[in-house]
Amino acid sequence: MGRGKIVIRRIDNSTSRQVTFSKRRNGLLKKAKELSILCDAEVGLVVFSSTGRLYEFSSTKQLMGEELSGLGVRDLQGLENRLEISLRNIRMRKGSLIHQENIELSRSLNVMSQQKLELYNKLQACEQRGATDANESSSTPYSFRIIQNANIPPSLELSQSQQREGECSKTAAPELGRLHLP
Amino acid sequence: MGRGKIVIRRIDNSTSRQVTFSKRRNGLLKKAKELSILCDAEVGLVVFSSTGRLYEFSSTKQLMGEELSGLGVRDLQGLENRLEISLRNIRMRKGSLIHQENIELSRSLNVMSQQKLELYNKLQACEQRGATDANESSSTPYSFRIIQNANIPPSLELSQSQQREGECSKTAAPELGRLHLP
DNA sequence: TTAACTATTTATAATGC
DNA sequence: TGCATTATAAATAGTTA
Repeated sequence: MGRGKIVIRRIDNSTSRQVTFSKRRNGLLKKAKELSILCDAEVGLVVFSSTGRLYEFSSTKQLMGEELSGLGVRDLQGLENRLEISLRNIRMRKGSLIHQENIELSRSLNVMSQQKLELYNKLQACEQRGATDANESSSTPYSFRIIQNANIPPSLELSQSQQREGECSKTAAPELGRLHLP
Repeated sequence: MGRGKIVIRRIDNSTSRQVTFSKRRNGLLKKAKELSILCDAEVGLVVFSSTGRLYEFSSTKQLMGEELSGLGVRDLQGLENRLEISLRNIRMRKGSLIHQENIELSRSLNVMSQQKLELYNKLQACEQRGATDANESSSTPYSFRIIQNANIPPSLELSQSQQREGECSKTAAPELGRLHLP
């Protein structure tokens, strides 16, 4: 398919490998799409470059719960869902801002927790000392749960959450910055 | 690519659609494979025929060394892992969970702030009462603001962040749990 | 049907800019 | 470091066995 014939084996030259990747990737994506259209088939294609960049295609057909042989339907639905999300992830390029934000929020939370702990301990100690009314002040009524510390989902490397129109993920975050303690 | 040119639209004739499906599917699979080999890329391809039959290709590579002779079966790992990530994203329904996570983290922070403030106030009050050492304990160096008084986040169920090998996302969280006050 | 067979179109390797 | 061009390989639409 080109000036010369080639054998199918890893291309050693990094540059031309990159070039070929780009060309063939596009070709593959195109053909995947054509297949899905021409033949009314569900096609999901995912390609990771060796540098980790993700490219994908997914046919997204709305099978309105019609007569598709039962067996396939569920799977198809599953595939669809998956591919759809992947698609979204693609749209958001790497290095999600939101992701970053998440990390920092997590850190803030940890810091806060620590501080709270210390305050709490101090309070305890203080109440201990001035063991005045053993009753009232110790009943700090808070009960809160943090199920799991938001640690960074590595997966995000491929997803950059899309702030859907209008929604701004930053509304809250900037303020949080102030929470960082000296 | 054939006797005649065609437009890319669903082939009406069921028979020829089937035939075309078969041909192109094979071509696509072949190309997917070639791409993965030539360019050292991870490629995952899934095709469902309209009758629900599944065909797929997945590159097998990477992770360990690179002397993969032929198609190392085990190295499906890399791709699998990545796809799994996508899968996870899918499981968290539409809309970026991460974004959601962010929002909830923010709320948590606010709640924490609130609680910290109150703890701090109590501490102050306590120290006031047992005005023993007016010096040391009152200098709680934290400065924080309460942006918004939100209520406790339902459950902060974060995206099932996949702990990458070893890394345990729970390390910090358990500590937080201990902060739960009676 | 299912499988070959071309005549063409399409993809792309090598090259050029 | 990329885009555009071109000669050629490869895929395949329509056809025939």
